[in-house]
Amino acid sequence: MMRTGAALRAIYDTLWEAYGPQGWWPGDSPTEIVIGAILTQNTAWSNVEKAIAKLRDSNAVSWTALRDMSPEALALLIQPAGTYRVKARRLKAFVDQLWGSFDGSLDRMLAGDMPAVRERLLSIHGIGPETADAIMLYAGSIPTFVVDAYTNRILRRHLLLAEGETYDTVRAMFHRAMTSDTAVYNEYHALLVAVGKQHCRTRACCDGCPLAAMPHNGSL
DNA sequence: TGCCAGGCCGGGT
DNA sequence: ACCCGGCATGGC
Repeated sequence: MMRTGAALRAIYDTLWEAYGPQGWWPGDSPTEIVIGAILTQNTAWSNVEKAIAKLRDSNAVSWTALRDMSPEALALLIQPAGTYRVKARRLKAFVDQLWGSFDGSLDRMLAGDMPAVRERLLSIHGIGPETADAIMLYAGSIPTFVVDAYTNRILRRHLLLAEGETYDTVRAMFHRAMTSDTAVYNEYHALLVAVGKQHCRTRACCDGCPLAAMPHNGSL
């Protein structure tokens, strides 16, 4: 019986062999990564791309531009991402905190001990555990594991997770299993999304799945 | 045609 | 402490 940590490391190795480096997060500046992290909440990435393109066209991918824009104007630009009024408020809440407490500097906001930075982000309205971890890892290169819907689905399917585990419990499993390494956490999350997108949406999810040879429950 | 996506919040038990 | 509805667009 393989221990959970060994199984998580085996999954990583298998996905790495199958897919190679993913080079996440898609987004070419920390600012854009933060924006994308909020816009992608419960939303297909293709829709987020459209919204970010509109922000780019309006020169709105900047902390000063976002600060100076009305929530209504911002909502209009990000409309393709869906739940746009909610997300406009959330982006505004982030920017308010950034300017109010950190002089508009993301580097300052993300400076300090990882748990302290995480609490800081979680205190912002609209930033939950996944968004906080994505911002820290992909915009701040802080080693924290990002758990998402695919992670839970895949781990449950491969019998490493019972139903109803909390976000922090799953995250802690990865922190125990893998050495604390930004590059590894980065790639692992991206690889889980890659395999999830390809194989967790159809009925015949085992067909060609790199993880098909590992212990799993086909009815999940 | 509906169902769902790289969540999170608020109100009700 | 859980459970559930709301948010909303574009793609299959």
